Amino acid sequence: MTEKALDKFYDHAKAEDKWYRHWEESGYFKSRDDEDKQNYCIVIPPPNVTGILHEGHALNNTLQDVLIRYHRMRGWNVLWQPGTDHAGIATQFVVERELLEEGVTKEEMGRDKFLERVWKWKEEKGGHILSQLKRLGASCDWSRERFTMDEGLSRAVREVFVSLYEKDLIFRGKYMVNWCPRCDTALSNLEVVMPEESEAEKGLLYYIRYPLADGDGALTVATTRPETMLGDTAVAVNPEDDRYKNYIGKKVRLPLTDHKIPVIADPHVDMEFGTGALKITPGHDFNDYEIGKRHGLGAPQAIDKLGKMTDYVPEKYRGLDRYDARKAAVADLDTSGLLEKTEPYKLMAGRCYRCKVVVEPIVSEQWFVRVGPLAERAIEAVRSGKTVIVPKAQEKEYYNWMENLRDWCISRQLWWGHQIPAWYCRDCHEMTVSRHDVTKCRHCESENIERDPDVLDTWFSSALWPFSTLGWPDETPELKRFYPNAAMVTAYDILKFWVARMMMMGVQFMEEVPFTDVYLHGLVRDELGRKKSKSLGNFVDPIMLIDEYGADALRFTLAIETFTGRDVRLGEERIEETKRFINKIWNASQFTLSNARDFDPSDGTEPDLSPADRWIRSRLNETVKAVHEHVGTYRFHEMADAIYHFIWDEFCDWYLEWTKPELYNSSSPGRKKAAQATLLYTLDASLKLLHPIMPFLTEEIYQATPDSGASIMVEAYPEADDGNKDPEIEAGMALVREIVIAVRNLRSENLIPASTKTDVTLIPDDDFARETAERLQGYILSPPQVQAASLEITGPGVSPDEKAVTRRCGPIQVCLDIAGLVDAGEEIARIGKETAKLEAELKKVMGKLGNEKFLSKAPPEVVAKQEEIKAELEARLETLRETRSRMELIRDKG
RNA sequence: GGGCGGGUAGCUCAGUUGGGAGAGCGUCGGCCUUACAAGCCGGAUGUCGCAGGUUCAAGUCCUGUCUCGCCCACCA
Repeated sequence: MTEKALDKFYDHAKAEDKWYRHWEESGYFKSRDDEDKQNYCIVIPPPNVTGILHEGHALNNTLQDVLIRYHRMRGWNVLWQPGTDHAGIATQFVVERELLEEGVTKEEMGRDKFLERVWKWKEEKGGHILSQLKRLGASCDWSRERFTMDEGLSRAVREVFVSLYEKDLIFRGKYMVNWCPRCDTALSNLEVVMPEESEAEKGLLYYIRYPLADGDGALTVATTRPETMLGDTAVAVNPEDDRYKNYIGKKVRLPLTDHKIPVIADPHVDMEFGTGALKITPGHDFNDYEIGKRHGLGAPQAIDKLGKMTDYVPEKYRGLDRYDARKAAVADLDTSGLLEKTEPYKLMAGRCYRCKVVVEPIVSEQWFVRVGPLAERAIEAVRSGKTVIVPKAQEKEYYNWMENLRDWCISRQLWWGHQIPAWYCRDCHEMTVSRHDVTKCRHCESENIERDPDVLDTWFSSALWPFSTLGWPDETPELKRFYPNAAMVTAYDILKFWVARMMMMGVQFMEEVPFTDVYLHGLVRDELGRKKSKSLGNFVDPIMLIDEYGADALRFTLAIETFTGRDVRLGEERIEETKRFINKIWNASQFTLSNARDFDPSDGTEPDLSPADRWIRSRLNETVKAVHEHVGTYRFHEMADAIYHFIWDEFCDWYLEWTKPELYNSSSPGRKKAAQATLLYTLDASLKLLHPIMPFLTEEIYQATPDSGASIMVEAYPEADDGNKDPEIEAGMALVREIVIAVRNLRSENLIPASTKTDVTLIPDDDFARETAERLQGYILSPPQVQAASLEITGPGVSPDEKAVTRRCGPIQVCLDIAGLVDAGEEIARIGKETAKLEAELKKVMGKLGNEKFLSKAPPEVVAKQEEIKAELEARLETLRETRSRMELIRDKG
């Protein structure tokens, strides 16, 4: 047998590098296609190609890897499909900035050159995040890496676009959209973000007088954006508003211009707000746009796409930036006495999610997806349970969102992205939408055509990710095998952006949901529960954490902090705790391996399982069951917790101690052999259980075990084996543990130094308890902190020595002879307190048992349980009283 | 304004169908016991936000209420 041993300390850096390379080179990450096996596929939420790993990615990918490794070890056909997203605005932004440093603008460069440049950037610097995922241990099938703009996926995008267009689910039209003047592009509603409360602008509410065109008087309107008045086409009042009824139908003179605009009545106007008169700017406000449409007002554009005043406004203001125009307008109103007053007002203006510039509603020609029909089917898919959202509470968010969807603006005035496959004819002005590039107008055959310069919203291609990555629109074997995906793992803040849209597209194009489960995890926060933000400076680079603590420590900490539906707190103390756990495992492994060095399964000795061996096997079996259950329900915290407590509390704290007598001076060769076998067996199973969460550590130790194979990651995951189940021995050992704890308690409470050995007497209530105690007595003496000089087990009915302190453990009374070692006064006080506590508990139980309704209506097993509790409490109280009287004896004698 | 989720030990939080209140950290006390002092053993601490209700039985279900947070929304 080859000599294998662990180093004194675990070197995570060395192990991570070594084993990741080993796994990758061995092809273990590659998906399998075994016909007999179940299929399990997760497609990675594609990180932006510009992305840098942050803690959210670390969490997201850890959880996915746990699921993937778990299912892979169970022998399923597993595919973790990796890839990156082209991230339209983000990527264009990065490259533009690079160009800016070189003193070139993208316009000077031209579209084609610019795109070449972006591709070059992507090849050289993009996708760095994928190598960071490898550091984390992610077991993606890297041979199948995809990019949202690679050839296959672009074809999918094209197919979907044209197909939706043909079904009239995509249309082009002039509508009001959010516009980012800095990025010079339309944005979808989701790309407009509200600033933090603290960052809200301290704006003003301006009260402006609009004089009546004929006659005296004026209407005063309130606005936060005085510059938009240059585009006003009406003033609206509520039809119910008595103050203004006379004004309806009249005209007012729009200050700063020579326009006369009507006063109209519209129920949208809130009588309580401001003056109750609302200026209407259909060109630059969503509500006003709707009102304008209702009243046929038109929507003049006063502000252009770059945020500057247009030719529509009086010459004086033309070309001014919207904020300069505001200043100018306010100044002019003030001098002409039309500015009645101003009030401070908190302004929550929407901003571009990318550059944080305040967006401007602009009317323009854009492409939209008609989401109504798509959403309907996507809602139904969740309602019917075809896709299950975990946690359940998020389903409501999903419905809420889906039922109130507006059409999705999918065109972006960018260069980087999937260019819209529509051509406009300069001759007949018809449009040609096509799966293949065209050179002629489909309607008049003219070659005088021009392609729509816009590209699609990045989320459009992301929405196809669950099937486009598998080869759709081709009918590939992968598509057949892995669609629908088994699970989608992502943070809940992405539900609307992405999950909802994947659902719509999946159901539409595959006639089948994209995934059967959606698991939504929380956001990563700092140890104080704060959001990660630049201003707080609480960002931590996960790679730095991996360098310092190891990938496994980070992964395990993230997993055990992942409570369903809640945000995850990641503080370094938590990782430190995990590091201690790793050290514990390492040391327990060293102990096991060094003590099993002379273990030879084929030496002819028949292993003789001790009660402790049977106990730990039974406990392991329970743990295995629990882990399977928890993985199946995405309870990552519980999964990690179950393994943690099994290894630390049961395997290390009890079982290892109990094996020592067998290992150091065994009673028989069979017993020693069984102990060694059980140690190895339990360690091996524990490592496998833990492997999905801590891949590197478990591989490192596994490789040092005597029967290690090529890799733990392709070993079979432990399955429950009820042959190991042993309720009888579990009950017996539970009693032993109680007795050991009782002895420790008695020693500790009576301040008996560890160097002082004491005599322990056990008084069983009946013969069965006596037999149990006798059979297992070796286990009572061996754990640390018991320090018994002798152990005597008497028969039932024996009275404790009058100088002993006692404690009851179920059917057994534990007595410790500590005459002369204990302060009787203190002991009596302690007993007094404990008696009071027990009496309170007993009273509660008695209350129940004395209640007729309880007795008649409660299930019998519950009544029996209460009887049991009552008997136990009474017995403990009796013991306490006896001890107390003995203590009084000692005190009085002393 | 609408929707959702929290309020349990000093701190951070578990608690899956209602049946004797838990973990980790911290704290206090005892231990260098031959895997581990990055460790071992033990103690203390809770009107489960508040008020009602359902039930034999409520941290758990219902109603109301206070409070913190998140998401959505067309109060200029």
